[in-house]
Amino acid sequence: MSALGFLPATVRKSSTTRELDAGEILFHQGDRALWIYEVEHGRLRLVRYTVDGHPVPLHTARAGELFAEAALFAGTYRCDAVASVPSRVRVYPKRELLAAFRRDSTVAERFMAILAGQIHALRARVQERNIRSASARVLHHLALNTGKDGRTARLDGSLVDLAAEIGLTHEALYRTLGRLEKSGAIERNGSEIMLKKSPGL
Amino acid sequence: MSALGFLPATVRKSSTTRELDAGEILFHQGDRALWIYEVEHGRLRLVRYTVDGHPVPLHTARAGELFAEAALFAGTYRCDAVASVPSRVRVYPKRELLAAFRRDSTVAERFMAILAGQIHALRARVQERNIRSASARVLHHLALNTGKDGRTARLDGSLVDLAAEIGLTHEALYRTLGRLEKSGAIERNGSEIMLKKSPGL
DNA sequence: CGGCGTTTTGAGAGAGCTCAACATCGGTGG
DNA sequence: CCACCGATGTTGAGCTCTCTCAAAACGCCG
Repeated sequence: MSALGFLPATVRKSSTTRELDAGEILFHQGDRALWIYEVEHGRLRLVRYTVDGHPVPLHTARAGELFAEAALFAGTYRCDAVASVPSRVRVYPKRELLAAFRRDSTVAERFMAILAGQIHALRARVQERNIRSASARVLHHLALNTGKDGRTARLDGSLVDLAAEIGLTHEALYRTLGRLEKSGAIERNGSEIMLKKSPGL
Repeated sequence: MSALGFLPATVRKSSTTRELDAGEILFHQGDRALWIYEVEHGRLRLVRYTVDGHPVPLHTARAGELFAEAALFAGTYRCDAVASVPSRVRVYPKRELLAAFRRDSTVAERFMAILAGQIHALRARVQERNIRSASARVLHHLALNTGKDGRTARLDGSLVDLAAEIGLTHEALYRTLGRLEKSGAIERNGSEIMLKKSPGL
């Protein structure tokens, strides 16, 4: 179930979980970085504060996501982590992880692979945000999220969630999907969307 | 000079460089993944093709950037890499890198630290792109790129480059900077921008 | 001097956001 | 069993903001 499921039993057993209420703070900027985390459910905002105390949002970590990985290689956290909604996180002690990496290089490599995969996904997302047109952006997203046939994308959450993920309002997303379907570019079927003939992206 | 400067001499010596003309292809989707790359100068587009042959841009790698790191853990490349302009890349043989990781876990850890840092930067960039308002986006970017004083950001390239980096047209950026300066939110001084009193971001 | 890239300002249009109303569905409690 | 409520899905109308296209001043370098 966890993205870190490959970890040896010794490390996995050293992990714990922590429940957070909405608004509860997991760690503060400047705290000693002793753990990294994975969101089991809920949502956490990572926020940095400027010298004059203004918040600068860095990221929102969602279910299934690993975060504060940079803490592995830094002494202190560089931002605050606050639960946006009631959440549960899995807590991995940094020492144990690093020890496991040293003990077995294949563990280190798998972890690197996870990081490399995240980089890939994030780059694609940045690229996606460069696309202004709602329809082109939606098609880009769908094209990158097709299943094995390379044509069909399955929606796992609501359209509201999808809209947030690709950076559109849900109204704009509804309208865009409607227009794309009417024009024959896609076909909807419950939670599945099939790309018919993708026009120039 | 290289982001991978920490690598042991044996690995560094095993790296080579390759010059690319504009439009020249570095690797193809499906090619065996034997190398990872670093852009020394120029710009490369990473593009994936859908089943019906339409290009889906994944990323644009710029000077100083490491790319195709995922190749370390995959058998084949998952996209094409094409030079947008005449470019030079440094070529690291995957085998040598992986061997170095296994030989010395501190090398592996430094590489992980680089990956983790990239993830951080990319997440911040995604977050930044979620901001619609040009002025808020500019302030967000400046706040995350201040020097040690936490107030002053130094521009390394032209404003045209900055505009592309934060996803605005250069005209919009000029106007926004002008307005911010007039309103007293920032102060410009050649290539330095000082944040005066950051309003709510 | 004559280009070329950067910086700057202007006017207009289009696209997505905002606000608003409404239908639908599933769960909850009286 | 039904009324109510919240989340999801959908559509409409107007507005704002950035993009686009255009033009021009500026500095730099050959």
